[in-house]
This record gives sequence, structure tokens and C-alpha cells, in this order.
Amino acid sequence: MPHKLRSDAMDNRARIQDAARALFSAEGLDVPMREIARRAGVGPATLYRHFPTKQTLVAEAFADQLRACRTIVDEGCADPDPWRGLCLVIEKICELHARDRGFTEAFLSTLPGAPDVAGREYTLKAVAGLAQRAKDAGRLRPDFVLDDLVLVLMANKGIHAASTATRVRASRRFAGLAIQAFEACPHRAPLPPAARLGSAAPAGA
Amino acid sequence: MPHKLRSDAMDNRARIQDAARALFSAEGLDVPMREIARRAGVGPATLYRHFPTKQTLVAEAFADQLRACRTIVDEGCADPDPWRGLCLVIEKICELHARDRGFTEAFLSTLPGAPDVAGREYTLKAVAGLAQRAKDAGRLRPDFVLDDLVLVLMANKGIHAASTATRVRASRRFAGLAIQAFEACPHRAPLPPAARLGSAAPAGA
DNA sequence: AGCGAAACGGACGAGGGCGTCCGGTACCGT
DNA sequence: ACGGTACCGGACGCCCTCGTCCGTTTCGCT
Repeated sequence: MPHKLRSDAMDNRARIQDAARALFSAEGLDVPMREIARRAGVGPATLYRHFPTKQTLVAEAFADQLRACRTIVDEGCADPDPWRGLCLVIEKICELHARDRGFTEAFLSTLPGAPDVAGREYTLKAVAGLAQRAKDAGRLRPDFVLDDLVLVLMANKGIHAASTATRVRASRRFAGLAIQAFEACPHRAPLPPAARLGSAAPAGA
Repeated sequence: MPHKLRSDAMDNRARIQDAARALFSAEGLDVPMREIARRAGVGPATLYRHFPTKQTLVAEAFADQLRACRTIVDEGCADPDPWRGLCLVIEKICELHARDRGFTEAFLSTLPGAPDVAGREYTLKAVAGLAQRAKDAGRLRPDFVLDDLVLVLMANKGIHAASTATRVRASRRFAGLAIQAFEACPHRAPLPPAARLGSAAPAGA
């Protein structure tokens, strides 16, 4: 990886990333490449030269979002109270996703083996550990499975609203409901069996 | 409304509706009109003649789904136990939506004032009554609001999976979780405030 | 059977997204 | 300051979708 980019090239690259982040965040993942280029003030060719495929751009654009995600999970895991940690993770991640339209799509992506997979897998693994501890502490219902979390994230993605503010509010309430559904409770009725959604599923178009 | 359609015209109309139902159901609302025409074995012009706008077609195609929806709600309302009725409504409607990709989009549609609005409003009203009775019976949490149901339906829409079967399974479990979150429970923590999603919201593109 | 009208569907032009090529521009080293 | 070159971006061709027009087919009535 020779970093020998000319100064104007580096500049353009940076501006493209900024534009992509802004647009993905606001509009979702399916903004035309053209529009990203336009907002970045470059031609389409330049964009394609820097990021031959949209996935490359997406991966770069959400690298720090993913880092934020990992940070949240790490914080949650660091909490001495695993249940509180888990709640924190759910709340924060839901909010993160509510604020960023594109990130959700990228995260739960139907994209096959995106480069972020490593980070995603790591995150899921860590949460799995946290969940186990929360179960052991008797706060998380014993029949919770990791796919339930994926389910909640997917579901959270389904929440649409006119404004970001409304979406965030709705998402917060949703997270609250999810948490209470996950909480261990003496007289819980059994749940229908979980469906496999999580890691593998290529989820064809 | 002169029903004076020629027999071949009626036949075509019926085949178009069938095709539309099948495709909307399987692929969602954004299948090309062309493809519907192709599957129905007619030309594009014929399709456009019968249904000048996509909304018209959508409305026709989901008329019976909406009826099914109303039936479910009616059954729920008829149940002497309002809580059980409400659970039934949630489960059935989630399943209905999980089975039909397009219906969810049509139901929670961002479409402005679709002709189904009447049915939708009616449904919401009826559920509101049911919910009130369930609250009075002490089974539904008092801080439940109707928008929570909309929230759940939206969220249910977010659930994606490779196969319909998987989606239905996931949806069932999700409904189970939602129900338990809604259930009145002695030591419930307060929820974040609800966001207005329901009836009005034009929800711009 | 034969005629008028209703209905059909292939064909058209516009609009937009995609990925690529090439003449021109601006940077960087000397 | 000047040449070489890395880099830029407008322009091109391709494909897909949309909604409409018009010559042709088919129905239904007598």
C-alpha cells in the first residue's frame, strides 16, 4: 500500500469520504455514486478511481461508526453489572442506528462478505459473552439467544419517520421495550423458537 | 362505474391482479410495472389502461389482505378476554406481514392518502378500544399507547431473511417478545416517551 | 357472417443510473 | 521554471424503467 498519493488526490479522497458519510447517513446506502461525487465536487471518474466498488466506499465510510460500535460494546462489557452493560449496549446501538440511516443497512447488510465482517463478528462474540454473564446474574431471561439481538437490530431498522429526531425518539422507546422483553421475570411464558438470522445467512436479494 | 367490460378485458384485469398480488407479495412494492404485465401475459399499455397509477393497482391487490386484517381485528375484539384478543391481533398481524412483503409497505405506507386509509383508520380505532379494555383488565401495561403498536408493526417490517419461512419464524418470536414487553407487570421501569408515528405523518420520501 | 367499437400490445422517446475512456490540468522534483 | 506524470472530470455508450401512441386484433351484437 504505497501512500504516495499526490496532495490534491488525498484532498479529493478525503472530501469523497466526507460526502459519502453525510449522504449515506442521511439518505441511506442507495444514493447514486454520482451524487456523492457531485457533493464532493469531483467527477464520477475520480470517485470510481478511488473507490472502484461501492462496497469499498461503504466500508471506508463506516469504519469509524464500526469503531464507535465496538467502543459501545467494550463499554458494556466493562460494566461490572452485566445486565446494565447489556442494556447500555442495546440502547446505544439502537440510537446509533436510528441516527444513521446507512449504517444500519451496512451493519445488517445483505452484502455478502463485506470487509467489516471481522468487526461485526467480534462485536457479536463480545455481546454473546456479555449476555451469558447477564444470564448467570439472573437478570437476562435464560431463553435469550444472540439472534434475538439481531432481531431487535433488524426491527429497529424498520422504524421510519419523517425526521431524524422522531426516529431517534421512537427508537429509544423501542429499545426500552426490547430491554423489558429481555429481562428475566418470574412468570414468563415460553417464546416461539428463534430463527437463524445472525452471522452466516447470505440473504440473497 | 359501468361494469360493461368486455370478457377478454375482465380476464386480463383478473390476471393482472393475480400477477400483482404474487409479485408484490414476494418481491415487495417496487417491482417494475413491466414485470407485472409480463407475468400477466399482457402488454404494458393494457396494464396502464386498467390501472393508470401504481397506487390503484396496489389498493386493488391488497383489498383482501386489508379485509383479512380487519377480520383479525374483529376476532380480537370479539374475544371476551381483551388481553388474549390483543395478543391474537399482534401475532396474526405480524404473521400476515411476515408472509407478505408488499403488504407491510402498503399498510404502513408512506403513500399519502391511499384509498385504504379508511380501513386502516378503522382498524387502528378498533385496536385502540381493545387496548383500553386490556388495560382496564390490568393485563396491558398502563403506559401503552397506540403508537407502540405501530412501532411494533414497523419494526416487524424491518425483519428480513432469505426465505419466507425464516422470516415468519423470526416474526413469530418477535411478536412473542413484543407481547411480553406490553404485558402489565408489577415492577416495570418507566419507558422513554412515545413518538408520534401513527395516523397522520405524511412521512416524506 | 359481418360490422363497429372496445381492447390489445409492440414500439417509441424521455429520464436516470452505471462504469469507462481520453484530452486536459495541476502537482512535484529538479 | 519547466518537463514528466499522476491525476482530474466531462463526455460517451449501455441498460433499465417509465408512461403514451397507434396500427391491429378480438369481441359482441345483429
